[in-house]
Amino acid sequence: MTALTSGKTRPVRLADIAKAAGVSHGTASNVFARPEIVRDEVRERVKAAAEAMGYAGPDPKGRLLRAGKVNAIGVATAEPLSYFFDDPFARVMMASISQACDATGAGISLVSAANNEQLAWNIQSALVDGFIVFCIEGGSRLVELARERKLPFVALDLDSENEAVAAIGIDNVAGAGLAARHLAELGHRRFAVLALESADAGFGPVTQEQVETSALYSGTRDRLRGYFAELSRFGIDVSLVPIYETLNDEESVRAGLEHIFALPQRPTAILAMSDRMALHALDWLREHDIAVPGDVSIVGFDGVPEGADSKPPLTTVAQPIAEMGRLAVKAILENDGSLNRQLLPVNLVIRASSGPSPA
Amino acid sequence: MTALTSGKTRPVRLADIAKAAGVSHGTASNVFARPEIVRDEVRERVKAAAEAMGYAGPDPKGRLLRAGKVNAIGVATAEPLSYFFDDPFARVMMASISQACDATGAGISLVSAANNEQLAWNIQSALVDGFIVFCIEGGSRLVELARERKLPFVALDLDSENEAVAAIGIDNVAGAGLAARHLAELGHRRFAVLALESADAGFGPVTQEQVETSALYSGTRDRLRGYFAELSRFGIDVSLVPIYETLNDEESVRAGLEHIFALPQRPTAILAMSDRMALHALDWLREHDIAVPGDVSIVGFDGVPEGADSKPPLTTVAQPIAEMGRLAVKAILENDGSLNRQLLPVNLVIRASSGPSPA
DNA sequence: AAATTTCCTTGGATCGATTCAAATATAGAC
DNA sequence: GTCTATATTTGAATCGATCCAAGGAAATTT
Repeated sequence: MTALTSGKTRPVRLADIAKAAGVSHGTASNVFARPEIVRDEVRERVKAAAEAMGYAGPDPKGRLLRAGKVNAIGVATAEPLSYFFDDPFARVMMASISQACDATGAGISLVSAANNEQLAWNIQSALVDGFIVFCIEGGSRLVELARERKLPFVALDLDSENEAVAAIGIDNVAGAGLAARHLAELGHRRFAVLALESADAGFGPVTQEQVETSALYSGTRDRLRGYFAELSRFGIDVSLVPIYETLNDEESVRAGLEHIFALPQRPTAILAMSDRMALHALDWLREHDIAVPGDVSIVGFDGVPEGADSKPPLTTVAQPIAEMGRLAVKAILENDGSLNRQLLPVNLVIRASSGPSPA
Repeated sequence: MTALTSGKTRPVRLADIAKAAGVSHGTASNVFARPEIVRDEVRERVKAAAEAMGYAGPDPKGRLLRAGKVNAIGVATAEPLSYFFDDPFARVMMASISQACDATGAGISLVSAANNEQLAWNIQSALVDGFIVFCIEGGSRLVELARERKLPFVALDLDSENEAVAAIGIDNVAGAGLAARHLAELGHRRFAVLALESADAGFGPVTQEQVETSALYSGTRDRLRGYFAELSRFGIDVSLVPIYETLNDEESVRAGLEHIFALPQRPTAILAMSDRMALHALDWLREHDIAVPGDVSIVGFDGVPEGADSKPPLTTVAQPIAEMGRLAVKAILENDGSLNRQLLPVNLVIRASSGPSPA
């Protein structure tokens, strides 16, 4: 092939092979899809032609249109793509989704976007058979977009508001209650809360009043409710409990702790809405020579594996992450059109980050 | 829609909308793809029809065939899918690939398979614009399959054997040399090697002879060569250095250490071919009250973040993982048909897991 | 030798969109 | 009222395969 004759070479199609081998395109297709029904001699001829012309085999793009099934599940998030590999909770969840996909031979497509327009387009044009939506935050928009595709889909971390959305989630109120009761029973009376983001994606201290009025994400709100319901039961005035909202990253957790420990009444117990926050908090406390659980007890939320190896190991409210991943994949692959809403139980894992109140 | 009339409802196509709105399918297509060129009145009519019929927007499956571009990069491995989320090295690499993809708006498709047949099919039918191949092990088969797709592709961890394969890798020989020299300069003379898998995917002790003859994966072989070349320079008889091949998991690393430390001559220095192995080794050594680096020094390979937080922090040969990920994505997206082979430099990160020989 | 059965092969229809040259409608100029 | 320029719309062609009813050839039965 010289520079003169080549130019931009048009890719070889199945039809080209068929013509070269002197058979119909139907037969050529059979050679690749069901070789056993083609006569030996013909099959070899077609294969030889394919080989000679550098044909890579039937293009999945063409097959897809006819077949309809992509054989891949889309996992969508409003965070950057690297969230799937950076965040401890996401990682464990993805590992369990992976296992379920492996078992059925389905692939995984990661869908995300930096900005909102891009996100919409990415969701609209994703080649998948269904979506699993991570709605850690910014969930509603994402759920909306995914639903518009009219593909099987299921939200993880369910928004209890919207009953019409298929979702697999946990009982946030009950889980938070377990954490709060555990600490209260250990004698703690001065609490602080490290909260996840609310809808307006800011961070900083939050007043009780704001909690009532602002549009918190339902997960955040439910956990807060769970904490407070239980604390009230122990006679604690929850209106005095400082709440600091973080971005679930190291920087804002540190800022939160600076704030909390600068208050006149230092807490002896911290309720963190994620293990990630709790682990960052552990680092900060160690650096500030605040003993855990000697001076301060802390309870996380999620049950990520890192919590078992931290110093000290983290007491936490464990979500059944593996179960959730498995159920989510099942809901997509075995979608029967019915609305799948499941609320899974959580359980308190008591480790060394919580102990009796020093007071 | 009653049960009698509905049956299995055929999904609505763009053509159905066009007919309902009384326009051609060309115009209907424009309403979604380039709304600005359609007269307002017509556009609204079409949109209304779409709304009324529950049309989810143009199906990407159809568009794909015409457009040709999927806008997604396939990342392939011979390991189970969960490898991407479990393995520390893979995670860091994926995070950097993610960032590069986010920057260009490309999606990521994870491709893998439990068994070999499935793998072939998954690679052949993946809807992607190109492949990044993780060839940690079983690499050659994977590379072969990916090449057959005739899509842009690049191998990570290059097989120096095959000069015809586009690859981004590191200088394994030089990197291993750095590790070996570092320990030798600290006075160590009794070494042991924790090696990665060879081609036959077994594990256990390996003799010097086997090393010469067996089909080791080139990465493993090159690292071994690098270690030995440098050790020889210090007058160490490398034929006496025990080599234990692991599966890069906790179990086989522990088995390896049991084996190595049961030998008459205990080593004072361990060369591990991955940080993952080194970190598992650190756990084992601590449990057996063998001080690091007091009794035994250990140097890993990869430079994963976990190595900075281990007890003690791990001395390691750091790969430029972020750079590799970025280059790999660039190689796929800006593929110009040229063969892209890059050998990146590594650097030794000295931390607390290596110290002077106790002897 | 005709009839029947079995095995392969053919070619048109289809999957769901996009594209673009040609046709038509509309507006503005004279 | 005709002509030109501009704005819209049309519909055939295309993307690359799979599916399947129908037809033809070879093998077997009667």
